[in-house]
Amino acid sequence: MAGAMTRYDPATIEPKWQAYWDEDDTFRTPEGTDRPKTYILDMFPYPSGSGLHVGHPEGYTATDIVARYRRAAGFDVLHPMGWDAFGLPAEQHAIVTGTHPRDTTARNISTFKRQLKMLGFSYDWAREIDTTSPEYVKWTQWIFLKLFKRGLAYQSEVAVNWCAELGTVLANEEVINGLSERGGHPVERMPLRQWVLKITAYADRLLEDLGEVEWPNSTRIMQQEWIGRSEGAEVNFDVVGHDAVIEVFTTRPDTLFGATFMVLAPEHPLVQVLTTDERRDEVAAYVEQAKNKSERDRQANKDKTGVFTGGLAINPVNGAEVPIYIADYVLWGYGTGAIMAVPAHDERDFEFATTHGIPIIEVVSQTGAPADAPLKVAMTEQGIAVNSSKYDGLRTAEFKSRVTADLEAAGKGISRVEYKLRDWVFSRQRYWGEPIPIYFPVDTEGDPRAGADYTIRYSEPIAVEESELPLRLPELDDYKPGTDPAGVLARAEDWRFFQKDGQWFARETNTMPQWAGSCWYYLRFIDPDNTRALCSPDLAAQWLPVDLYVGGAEHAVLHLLYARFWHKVLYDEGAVPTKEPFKKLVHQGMILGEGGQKMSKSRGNVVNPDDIVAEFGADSMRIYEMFMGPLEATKPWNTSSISGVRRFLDRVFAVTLRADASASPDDALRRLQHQTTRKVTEDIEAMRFNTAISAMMVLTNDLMKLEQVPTEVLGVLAKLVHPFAPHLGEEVWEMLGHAPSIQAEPWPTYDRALCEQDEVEVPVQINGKVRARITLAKNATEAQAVAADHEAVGTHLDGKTIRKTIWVPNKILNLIV
RNA sequence: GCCGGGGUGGCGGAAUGGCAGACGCAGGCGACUUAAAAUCGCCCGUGGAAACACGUGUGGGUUCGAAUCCCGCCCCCGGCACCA
Repeated sequence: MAGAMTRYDPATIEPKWQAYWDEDDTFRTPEGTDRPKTYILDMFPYPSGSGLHVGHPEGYTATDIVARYRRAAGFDVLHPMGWDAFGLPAEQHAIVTGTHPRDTTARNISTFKRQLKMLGFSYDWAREIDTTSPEYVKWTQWIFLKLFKRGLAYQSEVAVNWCAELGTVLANEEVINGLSERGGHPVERMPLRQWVLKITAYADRLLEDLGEVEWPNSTRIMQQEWIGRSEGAEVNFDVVGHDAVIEVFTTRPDTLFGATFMVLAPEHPLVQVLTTDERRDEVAAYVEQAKNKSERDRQANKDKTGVFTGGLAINPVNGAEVPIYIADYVLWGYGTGAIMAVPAHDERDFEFATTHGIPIIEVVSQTGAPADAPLKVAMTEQGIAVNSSKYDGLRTAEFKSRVTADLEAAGKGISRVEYKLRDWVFSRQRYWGEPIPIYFPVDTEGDPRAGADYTIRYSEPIAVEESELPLRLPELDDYKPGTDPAGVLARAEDWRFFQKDGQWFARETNTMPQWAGSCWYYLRFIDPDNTRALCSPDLAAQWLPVDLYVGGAEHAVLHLLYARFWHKVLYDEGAVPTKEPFKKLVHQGMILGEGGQKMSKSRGNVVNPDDIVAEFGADSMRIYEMFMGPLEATKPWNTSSISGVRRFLDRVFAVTLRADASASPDDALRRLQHQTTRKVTEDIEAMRFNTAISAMMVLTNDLMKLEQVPTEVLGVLAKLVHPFAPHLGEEVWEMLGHAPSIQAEPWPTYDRALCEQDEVEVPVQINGKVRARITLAKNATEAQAVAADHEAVGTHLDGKTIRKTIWVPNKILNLIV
């Protein structure tokens, strides 16, 4: 071996330790011990063609620090990584270049893996998973079959978000302001046969169990609002002259006496029935116009348009006849698609009534007496009933329960709960996704592959046998989306059609959305090679739930809601032992470009981790990202600041070269060692990495000033710094004469008593202004403090009388004069 | 509009009722060097020669004492957006 290095050179030591860790299997997940466990998980990446950007390592470094710390602190740690590798970009690349998405994906994965290894993350690579591998797809399909058999996966002819540009439908969650979340292409509504997952059946549990997770409050609120539970009543209005009933959903049945009109969504089937002949043309025109309006137009224009149908409904509480309108501000997808309109107490109804000259009747007031003047705006608060016959004087809550009970007794209504959450449209018309393992009988006279006419009996779906999983994708020459809403796979006729016992069948040609693989990957990491089950129940019981899950806030509703849903289904299935998958969740903040703008190729401000590692080293990159500010905060990148953390690492190396085994720390250094250990330990636990690094800088700067640097303190510094800068940590540990790996060393402990100073400097305030400082023994009494203050404050007290003395031990002495 | 988060030196940030600005960047001065870089040391909120005064978006309040707690307002970021 060459002579000891005299200079910190990350380009040499980083590959050296990475090779050591690989060779040594340092981060292999322990099995069968009786130590406590921790499961620390990153949101796994989509391996894009452009490789890692600096946002990825932010969260990954944070979890790596916690993982390395927990191992040292005596935990068995599961810290895996894998690839969410189905998805649009690889398929779009295939459309343009003809390269099979499998090849693109494999290449991108190898780039990502090289970059992650370069950064020294302590993943157990033996558990690496790829959502596109047949072994993984098998279990994704297996879960789909469980959903299907439980009636939670069904087909529906639904008005879906069709994106012609992408040639596929999108989930509501993937449509933002009428444009696709990916790519920003226009999205239109059209009815298509789709596979839908009944997530609404789990709405209440998804809501309730938010109470048992340690998640950011904002994320829990977002999920709550997305689920959007509201309690109210369904009320039935008879229609004059027809044997029809309009059902409405309302959260304010106490305002029934103020209902002066009804509104149906334009799509409501009763529209055709109750429209009078003289109104028919106008109504038909409105319905047509509403149908052609895109989501986007609807959002841009919130005017309360609508037309009278000519029909009248009977208010069940007072027999009043009220006109029935149609208007697009009533949504067909929510509640019953019809409302009772109470303009006095609902802003939208107020606006509609005002523009259409409909009466406004006040039925709730703050005082219990009707207002003197007509209402100028809707009064949406709760209050006391007026103009409501026998219910007058009741408070809102009391009124609601009484009138709902009365309606129920009369067979005119029932209490009901509604959700904003819709069932999850689960099919995509893409190639690069998991095939849905379903097939259908086909009626045909010949061979459909040879062009015979055929009819697919979609109403009779048949599950593929579990033993036949995985159902693999066919090979295609052309990945272009067609106009055929059956999807790209419909063109693979040899794959699609098959014969069994003389009967022809057709496979489902839709594939699953990208969310499918990420809904359960955290389970596969627990038992990645199991061929009999997605994960052994024993191992699931051992490792679940995920103790720490770190990823971007952009997944606050989509991925995190879908994964919770699948987890609960698997819980019901007995496959997992916990109700919730992710106990503690943290979102790392976004890293902006140098100018404070979002990083993007078009702005040209993207920072490439390869360049940073080449110039400063992986450890500097890691520490810099943690030192920028609080993990959760959005913060701008600043390359010149990295030189500061690089200097810190240089000094850790330099000061280690001066290790002196014969030196022992004085009281002050001993105290600082214990204070730093405490600070770093507490800060890692609380994920305050920026202040932990600051504390280690203080200790290092102090050590630099010493004539003799005690080896013992350097050992503690090495242990503290190693989760943050693991390569340097290993290197200095070795320089101090120890055998690797420092990861095997126990985490340093601290003694609270040794953290305390014997003497404290206490500021003396006069009327709240600091005028002097006095040095006192720790825990000095007020009398001692007052005795000490006089000489210190000097002339500030001349000619004044002390009226009051405030003494906070070890903190402050404040004299009021 | 509603919900959530935030506003502190030239910059990133620290301090969650007790000395505002830890730590770092940038900047200044000095040492070393033939010189430069690197490194090391010192200075670095504003005004002021100093004493001192002022200072955490803004206006009030509570308190002996407020960046921190309470009320009103302004601005920035994220989410939702006719859900009856």
